[in-house]
Amino acid sequence: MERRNEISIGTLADHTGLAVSAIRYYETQGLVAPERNAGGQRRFLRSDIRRLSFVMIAQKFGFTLDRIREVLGRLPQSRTPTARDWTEISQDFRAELDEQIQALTRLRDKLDGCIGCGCLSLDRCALYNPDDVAADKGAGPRYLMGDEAVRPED
Amino acid sequence: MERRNEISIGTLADHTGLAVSAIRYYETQGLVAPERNAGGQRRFLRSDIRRLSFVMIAQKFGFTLDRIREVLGRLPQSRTPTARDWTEISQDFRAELDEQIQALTRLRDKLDGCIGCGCLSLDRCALYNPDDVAADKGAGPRYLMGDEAVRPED
DNA sequence: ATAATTCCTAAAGTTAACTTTAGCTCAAGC
DNA sequence: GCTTGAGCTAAAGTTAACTTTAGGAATTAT
Repeated sequence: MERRNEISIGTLADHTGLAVSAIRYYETQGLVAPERNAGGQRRFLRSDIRRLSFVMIAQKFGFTLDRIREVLGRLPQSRTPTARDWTEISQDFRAELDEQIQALTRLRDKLDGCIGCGCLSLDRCALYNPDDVAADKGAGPRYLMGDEAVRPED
Repeated sequence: MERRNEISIGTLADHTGLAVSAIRYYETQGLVAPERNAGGQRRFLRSDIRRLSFVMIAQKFGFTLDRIREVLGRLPQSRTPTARDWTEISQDFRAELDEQIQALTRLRDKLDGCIGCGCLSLDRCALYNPDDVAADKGAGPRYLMGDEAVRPED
């Protein structure tokens, strides 16, 4: 087996640790765009190994596939991405990560003054404010507490 | 309308900002356990307002309902939880949060040395190690990259 | 040349955390 | 005392991120 630049979905799966079905799914989500050979089978580029590795890492940080697709969109389409290209998008990525960590940290600090004191008083509750932490991963609307206070004796 | 200790699901919804359907769902998940009146309608305690507020805050931090149920299990069942009870479980909670933040921070630092440099070399990649960040929220097994290296020219 | 792999598509299933719908029953107001 | 607003249950629908299944077709190995 020589080292061609075109690899099959199975080979890509072996190299990334992803399931074949997951790679097909990623294609439907626009995260990779393989060509097809005469027989209709997918042919990926070796550089897709790195591309999917990036996807996996980004997921590990909690990014959604939609968001990852956006970030990958910043890579040049006309040529195979270079190490420098990857460095650049990784930096944007890192900036978002830093924000996320900070938001989580701010929220934790609020916890100390709010649940931490046992009051859970929603009037003056710092947690009432539905700010930060875009961790809106579930479906449907998500409030954080209403506008009525819990009295101390509750 | 006097201030009874038993409240309806609608009142609880108003006080917490949750949808009535969400509260019913939380009951199926064992997060609240209301009694029933003669007509079969749910009767909650006022202290359930705080209980569900806690659930909402915990969710904002990314905890799953399963995990939250476990944490709530540490509250005394024999009596209405006091402010002190809430403080105590909030502290355990905060400890877990601190860990989460640290895991995320460690992962971010590894990113600098790995994707950051554009290498994405899986042999020596710090991100290869499937440690930390139990952000395993999806279904099915989730690896982080296989055991084959991406050559620099890829 | 044939058997064993690998790949393909389309559709349905899975989990979490809910919402929506349908068809009824209770409770509250006038 | 009846209308209307709450509540109830059971079942089906929703989103994300995949997996599983079914039934073929293309490759690869022997």
